Amino acid sequence: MISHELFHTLHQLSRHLTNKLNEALKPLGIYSAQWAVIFTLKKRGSLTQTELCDYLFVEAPPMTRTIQRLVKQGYVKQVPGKDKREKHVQLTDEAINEYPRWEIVVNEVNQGLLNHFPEASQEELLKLQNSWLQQIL
Amino acid sequence: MISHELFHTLHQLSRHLTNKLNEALKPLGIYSAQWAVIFTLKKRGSLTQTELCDYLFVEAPPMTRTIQRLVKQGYVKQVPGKDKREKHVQLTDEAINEYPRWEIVVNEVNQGLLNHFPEASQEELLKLQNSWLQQIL
DNA sequence: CCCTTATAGTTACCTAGGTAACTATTTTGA
DNA sequence: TCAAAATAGTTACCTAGGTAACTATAAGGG
Repeated sequence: MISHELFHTLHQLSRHLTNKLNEALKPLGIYSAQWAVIFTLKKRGSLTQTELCDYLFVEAPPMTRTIQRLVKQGYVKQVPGKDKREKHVQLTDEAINEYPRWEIVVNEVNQGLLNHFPEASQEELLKLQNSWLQQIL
Repeated sequence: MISHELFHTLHQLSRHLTNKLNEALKPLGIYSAQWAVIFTLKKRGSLTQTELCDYLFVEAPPMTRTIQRLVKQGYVKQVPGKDKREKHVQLTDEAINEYPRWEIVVNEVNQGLLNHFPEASQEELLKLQNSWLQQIL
């Protein structure tokens, strides 16, 4: 009956990592959920909200809220598409300007969280997580 | 730069497992956070709220809320200790009666989530998670 | 063609968990 | 001893993410 401990530890890890990221992002005025959207848009370019939801495995309502906050802060704009139901979300110039600064902070946190955890273990962990996710999704 | 994917996958896994657990617990009228407290109290007996927080790595305010809901549902009671600041939390007879029924449901979910994921992988994953947690806590 | 169904997004409201500020006790140290 | 500091718990308010119910637009089938 290892399952309880497995789930518990996973949950703790996830919370701890999110907390650390939010703590580091605080002086920048953005939150972890916003960062996830920004990071995705930087990598993939313009996406509809549904595409963002699919990629980040998040339901539509929280995505709406996160995007609305980003719009209000001027980091993201919603461009209506040919299909009038869709909103194509993209980074503003301001966000693109700020991005390198944000990336440095995030990379520092990530490295701080990983630098005593061997790279081989990281890869093994990622492999196990992906394999588990595939099976239950 | 594996870190983004590692964190992202971990986060997804954690959310997915919690969602599945909540879905299964819904007909029983309890939520995953409540189950975590019940499970801990069953294993450890009477604990103060601070001890529960420490064990579950959760801050005091969410613990207060979870316990207040359990008290309202009659599954938990708060017994004042010698130190009048403390509240010793323990399961009621009703909770002890219901426990086996809850345990069956939870074990079924857990098994459903794990039955295509080899036991050796589970153990390896737990080992990696624990080792990482130790280093960043 | 038009009515039905499906899809994109929003709103309202729920749990989960975080910080800051507070109260009430207990512990400590000058 | 007793004032200051620490601790246990609560309250208020924030983000994160979930479901249900809704609106508006697009697609399909008779």
